[in-house]
Amino acid sequence: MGRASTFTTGDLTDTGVYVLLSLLEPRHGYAIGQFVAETTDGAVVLGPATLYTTLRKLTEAHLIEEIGSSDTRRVYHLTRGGREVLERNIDRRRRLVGLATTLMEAR
Amino acid sequence: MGRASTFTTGDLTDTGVYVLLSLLEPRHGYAIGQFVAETTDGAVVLGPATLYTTLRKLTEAHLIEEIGSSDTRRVYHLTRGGREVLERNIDRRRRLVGLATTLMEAR
DNA sequence: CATCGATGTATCCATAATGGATATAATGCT
DNA sequence: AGCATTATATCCATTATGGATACATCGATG
Repeated sequence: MGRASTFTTGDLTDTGVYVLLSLLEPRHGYAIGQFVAETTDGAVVLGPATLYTTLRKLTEAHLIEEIGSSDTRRVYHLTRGGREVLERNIDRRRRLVGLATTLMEAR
Repeated sequence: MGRASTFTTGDLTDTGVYVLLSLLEPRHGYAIGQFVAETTDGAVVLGPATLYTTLRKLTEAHLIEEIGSSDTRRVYHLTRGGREVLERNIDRRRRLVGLATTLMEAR
């Protein structure tokens, strides 16, 4: 049996989360990379292989869709399903941060 | 050139973060798996390969160390460096959650 | 006391995720 | 004209990870 991808299970890697987050507003691939780098102060930089592979897989999983692309740019946007998956993934990370905060201030 | 591992860069995967978090108090491998499963309500389950490979690599990177192990159990604990890396990783996720919260309530 | 499930560590193997290099093309600036 | 930047995409190698498997020990239950 092939192992399930994080894109089909909806239990995304940080990369997937950053990309979905970028696509709350329509953006093309390159702009997503810039947005992530800027909003993380350069802490998170997505390489081209990661970025474009992620876009392909998110599209295949119907979490994002291509809208109004031009010759030189492919513009994507979150689908309803993508929004739900994003919310779930943020929730899990919120709980992680909450747990960590509790445990770390305890000692 | 070999690509840098997340353990040497200190930019950990969720798996690494969950394991470090578990080791704020001394625990052995199996107990770490249980702790993560319990505190995430079963949302995060680390397979044995992931768990023991992660423990080996965190040890090699001096982020955790083995303390007072018995015949049947190997007990680990965070090092000072591990604590710092954990804090950095939680900070990044806290910013991610904050950013997501802002962006998602906007639309 | 034998058996079975849970505990506990570890590795093998295959697949998924990812970074860096590379390729190609258009656009903008000087 | 020339060069950096924008923009998409793939190749290749490496890292990360899950499932299966292999052992050994321990505790409960019949």
